[in-house]
Amino acid sequence: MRYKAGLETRERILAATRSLVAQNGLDGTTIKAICEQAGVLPGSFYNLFTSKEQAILTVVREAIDAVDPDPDHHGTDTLEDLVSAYVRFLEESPELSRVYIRIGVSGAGSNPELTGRMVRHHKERVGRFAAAMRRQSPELSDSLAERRAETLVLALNGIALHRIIDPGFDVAWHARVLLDDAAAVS
Amino acid sequence: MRYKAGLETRERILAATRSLVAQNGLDGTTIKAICEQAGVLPGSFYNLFTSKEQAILTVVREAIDAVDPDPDHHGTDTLEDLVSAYVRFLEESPELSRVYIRIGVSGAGSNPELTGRMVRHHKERVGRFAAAMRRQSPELSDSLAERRAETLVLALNGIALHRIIDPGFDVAWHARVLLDDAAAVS
DNA sequence: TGACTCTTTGAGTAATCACTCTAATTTGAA
DNA sequence: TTCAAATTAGAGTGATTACTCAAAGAGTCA
Repeated sequence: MRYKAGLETRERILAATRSLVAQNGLDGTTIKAICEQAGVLPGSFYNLFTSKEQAILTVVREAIDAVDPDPDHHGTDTLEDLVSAYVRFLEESPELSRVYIRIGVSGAGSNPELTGRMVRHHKERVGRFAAAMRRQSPELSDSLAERRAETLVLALNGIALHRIIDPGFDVAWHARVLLDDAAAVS
Repeated sequence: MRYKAGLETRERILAATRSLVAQNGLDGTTIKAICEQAGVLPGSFYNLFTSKEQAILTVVREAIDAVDPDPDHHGTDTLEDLVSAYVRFLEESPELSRVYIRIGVSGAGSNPELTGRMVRHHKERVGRFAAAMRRQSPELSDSLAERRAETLVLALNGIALHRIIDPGFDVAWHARVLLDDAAAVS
């Protein structure tokens, strides 16, 4: 993938994947559908991506990065920023968050590389939450901040999971409750 | 399903489903595999169950009920009982918990009846947690107990989810942290 | 025994899916 | 202009899946 044509095709494929996932979920996002919508044949798809999963995870990753309040990791994000980025992702891309969890849950056990990536992603997130906490409350010990951060992130994940099952679930409100509780304990 | 033979067959099928799910996960639990292990043909399976999903959900439900600290709902269970039942389920039946979440996440949107059942199950659980909280701290208002209970259950779900992705995750320890935090806020 | 329902048989259906392979074509740097 | 590498074409593969159905067999009660 060094020629211009390839890059354009890649973008078309990603755009098709994005819209298909958003509209039809994971099951509606078949190679056939992606190729049709992108105006491409399977051979081209597999020239640019090694698997369907790769294309989908690329799309998910891009969407997560798109809401990052501090993409360059300057350490300027507050706890509230991080939580509301999380909430924004859930609200703006409900299908993507479902797909992310679905792939993770299905792949766990059978796909160690994917699992490793997800665990790393989790740890990174916890680290950023903990750093934001310490910036906000410098008297907090490292280990305590880490523990509270992990609890918070786990609870947010629980909210995300429930939101998938109950689309009417008020994510923002529950996230707010968590934030307030976290502040109250300090 | 009124004859003795049918009941026995049903048990054999459930036993086969149970062991297959525990050993091979959802993907390894095909109709073919269930029937082979149960010594039954597909026609018999579909005489007793309307779908593969039904058999699997039956098995999951039984496993959840098996750890219920107060099956008859006498209101004698404490918050700690409820949390440790949850933890026990996760630790004794890790594959079942994965399957439960997987089915819920996959089915959401496309299977309203299943979704409804899961939402109801969640609400029931929150209700029992809230009742246990009020029994323990009678000064708590109904609405506050409900709110705290829901936050706790959501966080537990987050722990369950993470445990699926990271098998080394210390469920019991994190559940303990949640319980202690809940007690501290009171 | 007769009659009715429940259970089992087991081959068969129909559809789907991610992915591959070879050859033809296009690209773009030298 | 040349030419190797990148890209595209697109039919084909192979394997799997949950589920069906009509008929034969067994259980239960009068």
